[in-house]
Amino acid sequence: MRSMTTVYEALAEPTRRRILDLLRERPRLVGELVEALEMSQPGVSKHLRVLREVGLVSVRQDAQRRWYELRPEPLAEVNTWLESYRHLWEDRYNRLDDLLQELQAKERNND
Amino acid sequence: MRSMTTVYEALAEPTRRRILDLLRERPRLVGELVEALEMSQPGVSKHLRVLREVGLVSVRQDAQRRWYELRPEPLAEVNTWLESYRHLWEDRYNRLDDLLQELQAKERNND
DNA sequence: TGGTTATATAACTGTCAAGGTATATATAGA
DNA sequence: TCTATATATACCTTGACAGTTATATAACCA
Repeated sequence: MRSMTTVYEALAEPTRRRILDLLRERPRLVGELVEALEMSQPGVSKHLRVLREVGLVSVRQDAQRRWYELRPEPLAEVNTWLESYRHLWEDRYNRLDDLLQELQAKERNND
Repeated sequence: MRSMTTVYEALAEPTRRRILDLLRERPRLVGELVEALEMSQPGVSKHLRVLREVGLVSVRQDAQRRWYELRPEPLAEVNTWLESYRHLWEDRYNRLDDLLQELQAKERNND
C-alpha cells in the first residue's frame, strides 16, 4: 500500500470525479454509488479509499452501512494553484471580447 | 498512440505542473526545461507532448529550437468543475469565521 | 445461533504511463 | 558537405492502477 496520493491524482480518475459530483448533492451509501456508477462494489470501495486518503470524503458508520460525505476542503489547494493562472485565460477572453466589440462597432459604422 | 488524455490527467503529474509553472513566467526552450527539471531530455519532451495534446502548451519553431508557450484556456474547464464546489469549502471557512467573530465579541464583553 | 446484508480487503490480471537509453530528424554553421 | 546542436521518436523496463472475483469482517435479524 503506497498511498502518497495527491488531490490532483485523485481527481484524474473520471469515476472519482463522478463520485464527488454525486456526493455534492448529499451523502451516499456505498451501495447507492455502486448502483449509480454501474460498477462492482469493490471497485467503488477502492475509489472511495483513495478519496478518503486525500481527505475528499469522510465516512460515518451506521450499523453495517457507511455514509460517505464530501469534504471539499482539499479542493482549495487545487483552486489556489489554478488561481495564479486564472487571469491568464480571463485576459484572453477579455481580449477576444474587446475584438468582438470593435468588430461590432465597425459593423455599425458600415450601416 | 492512444492519446485520449484529459486535462485532469495532464495535471495529475507533478513534473507537468512544474512545467506549467515555469511556462507561466515566460516561454521556454526544451533545453531550459530539461535543465530546470533535472530530467532527461526525452522525458521532458514526452511530458510536453501530453501537454500539447490537451492544449495546455503551444510550440513555436525557431531553427532547431522550439519555444514552448503556455495556453491556459483548458484550465478553464477545471475551473468550471471546481466552481460548483467552491461555495462548499468557502461556506466552511465562513462558518469558522463567524465562530471566530462570535468568540471575539464575547471576549470584548468579558473585558 | 445461523443466515442475510453491507462493505472492505486480498489476490490476480491487463493496461498504461513514466522513466531511461539509443537513434532519427532537421537545422545551423564551418 | 561535414559536424554540432536541438528536439522528437522508438523501444524497453518497471511499477502503479483500475478493474475483476473471491473472501473476510461485522452488524442486523429471525
